[in-house]
Amino acid sequence: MKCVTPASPIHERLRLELQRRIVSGEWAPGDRVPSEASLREEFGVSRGPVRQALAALRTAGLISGGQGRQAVVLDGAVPQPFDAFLSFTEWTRATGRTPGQRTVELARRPADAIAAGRLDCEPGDPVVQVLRVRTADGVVTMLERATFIWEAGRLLLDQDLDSASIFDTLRGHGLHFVRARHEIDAIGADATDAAHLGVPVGSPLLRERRVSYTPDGRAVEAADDRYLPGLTSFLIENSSHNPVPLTRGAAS
Amino acid sequence: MKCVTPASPIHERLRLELQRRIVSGEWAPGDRVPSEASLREEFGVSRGPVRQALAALRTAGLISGGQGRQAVVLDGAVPQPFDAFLSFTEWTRATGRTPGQRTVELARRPADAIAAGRLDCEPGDPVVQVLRVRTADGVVTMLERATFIWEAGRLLLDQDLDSASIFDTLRGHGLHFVRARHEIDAIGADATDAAHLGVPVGSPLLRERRVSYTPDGRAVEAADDRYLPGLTSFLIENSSHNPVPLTRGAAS
DNA sequence: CAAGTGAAGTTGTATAGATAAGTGGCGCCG
DNA sequence: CGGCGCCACTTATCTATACAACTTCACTTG
Repeated sequence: MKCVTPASPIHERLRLELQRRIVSGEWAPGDRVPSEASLREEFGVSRGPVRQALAALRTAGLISGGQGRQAVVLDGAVPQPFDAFLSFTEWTRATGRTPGQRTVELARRPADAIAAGRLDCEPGDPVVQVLRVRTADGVVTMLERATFIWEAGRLLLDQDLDSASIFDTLRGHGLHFVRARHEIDAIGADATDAAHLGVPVGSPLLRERRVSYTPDGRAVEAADDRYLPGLTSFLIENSSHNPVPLTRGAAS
Repeated sequence: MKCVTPASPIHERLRLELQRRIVSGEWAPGDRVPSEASLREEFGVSRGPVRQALAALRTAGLISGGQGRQAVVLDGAVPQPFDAFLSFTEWTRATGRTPGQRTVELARRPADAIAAGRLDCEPGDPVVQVLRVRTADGVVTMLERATFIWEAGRLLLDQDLDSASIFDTLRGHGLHFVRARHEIDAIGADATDAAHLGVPVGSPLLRERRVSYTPDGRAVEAADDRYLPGLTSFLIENSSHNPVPLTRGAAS
């Protein structure tokens, strides 16, 4: 009899098991994580996968560690899966709330220079733009401006975007995302933001601009999401040992 | 004859060499990275270090890759060292600008409940608070509110903060930071922000709240930095393959 | 000419063993 | 009783090998 997820490699299953023990409280913050040798023996695997699993937990900020120093459980935030960063729907569900949406606009139009640059296509190429108000538990949270290349966007034109998740739709057509680049800054609300988010023009919004890529490196979606302040924030763990691809730069 | 940095392990030196080839343009975006076997032969090392170096470049967003698919150079942003995220001075210099500062306030006072919670100490414990306006090439960029536990803050009381970097000072006393937690959101300027940044009350600011930790896990600095919009943004690379400790959550 | 096949190349994963380097604790000695 | 040094334990790094899974491309075949 086969397991339900026979494809997942050993180190991944190991990481999930250890993560479960941490978030379930079985291993409390401050406890010492068993040594690599113990884990090797307990799970009957080689040292490689054990180290991979521990390294993943360390970059996630769940445990500490260092040469000669046994790892200790930290009181970090629970890590979110990659999908939770691409899809408002996934994120809202992952945090135990109910996502909602109201589509303001869904249009096919030629790409302007900015969108073309971000999506790595030619200005004038057809793209699909979506403007949606997103809610969590009925509370207006964010205004989403998303631009898709034609190959992906055309799949959305005949969809009821008020009831389906865009990412579920694209996934159903075999379009997966494996990489994304996020740029976060603050901006004053413009007339459109103000009208749909119910705030005065110029009031502060948290902006996340994102470009999502498929496995073969093509940019498929460029988003400009604007969050109402006080409801949402971004959390990043950082360490000299396991650097994360985080950059503070000049605004573009 | 010994190399200047004989301590750095092979995979690290390998990563730096490959990174140099990428940022120098020797390998242009779109080029295919040599296969692991080629690199193994060229540098005369085993496959392990090669894979570690490539993995580091992948999490930094410099190259792509996947099972069976040869890696390709991406047009990513140059990664910043860990220190550039703790010190405005380091960051400004790393981006080729000249840092400046004007200290508004430097005071010892008892910790309030919020600071105590973030620094993991008792309310009423003495802490040192610094309020500084930071400039880059003479342009007002950010208002920095930093709170230090007494052990670190007392080292700053007799310093001329307008000329020295706080982190250089602390480093000189053996206080190193190896881990930090950043929370990023947007907020309207309060009266203090408005006065020192030269904007109206309520205008949008990008806020970064940060707690920095020493190797033994003690919180030493809690900062609340507020950036003028349009000058600064945060960039994060994200992939399903190499997840980063990034969380989108409810604002605290 | 299009579609399917298969081989070669490449990356992902796992195992085993060896050495280096750092931590922590224990006991010895002053 | 305090300080110092030694030693067991743990983690970091590197090597070598093997197999699995995937991509790509040339080639065959209908």
